[in-house]
Amino acid sequence: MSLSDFELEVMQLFWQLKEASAPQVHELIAVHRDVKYSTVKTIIDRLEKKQSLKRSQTQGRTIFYTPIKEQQKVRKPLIKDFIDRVFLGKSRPLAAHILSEEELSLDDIEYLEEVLKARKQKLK
Amino acid sequence: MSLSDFELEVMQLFWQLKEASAPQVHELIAVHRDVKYSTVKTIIDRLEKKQSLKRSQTQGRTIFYTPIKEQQKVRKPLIKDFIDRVFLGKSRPLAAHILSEEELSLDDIEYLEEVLKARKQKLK
DNA sequence: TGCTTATCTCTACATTTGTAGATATTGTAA
DNA sequence: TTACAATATCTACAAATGTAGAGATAAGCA
Repeated sequence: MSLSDFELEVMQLFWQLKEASAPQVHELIAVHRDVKYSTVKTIIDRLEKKQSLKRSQTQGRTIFYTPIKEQQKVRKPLIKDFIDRVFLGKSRPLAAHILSEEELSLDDIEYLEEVLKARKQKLK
Repeated sequence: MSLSDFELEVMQLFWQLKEASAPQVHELIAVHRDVKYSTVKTIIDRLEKKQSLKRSQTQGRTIFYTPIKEQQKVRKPLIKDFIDRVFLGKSRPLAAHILSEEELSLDDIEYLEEVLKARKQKLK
């Protein structure tokens, strides 16, 4: 089952934090966006129902959750889907766009050069 | 205004064809997916309302449309949004994923090496 | 031990999206 | 000139999504 935008946003937090409660997540999101606690909790409930999060422990009444789905496993099909939808399945124009226009440091560029070099090796 | 999956799919066809009618678009999509004419026409109507398509001519009763929004202009914010949502705004891991795991020919790889090289030059 | 307040649970609702049926309309072939 | 077939228009609806209020509950302090 796929994740909505908001669900993914919440999962990103769980992937970073490993474990968190709804009040914590709410507090983090509320820093930059005006959203009620119950809204966040609804998203967490849906993620639990979707088997993306599970309850890990409780402290008092507060429920803590941890991710079940791994970030990498979620990202992979999202990338494929994105390339299919936006670039008709062709990776090259997307790669070219990122490499030429998106923000990259010299460090990033040199790293990516290595990645490319390795990929080239494997082809031969 | 953003485009839904189906709307984007239809826009992709218009970008390729430059101009098309609803029956044509329906026929193309129906090749690989079972969808009724009125469904496709609804999407086209919504794209017209969203100012993504405009009527270019009619032949008999048949209306032909052409894209207003350009492919590049639509793609750009989609890429940024995708990187934000899925990679917390960092281009590098997405680039690395594509360069190492997505389908690329030797030709693609050599092209991307050039792109990287040019990007590196610009930094200095 | 009772009260307060944080947290949870449950329900609801508007919008977007994919989907399509019913019906109106008209170009064109006969 | 008329009827038919193709096309357009209009309306509808279920599911997903973002949003949040109302009310229940219980942890822990006074």
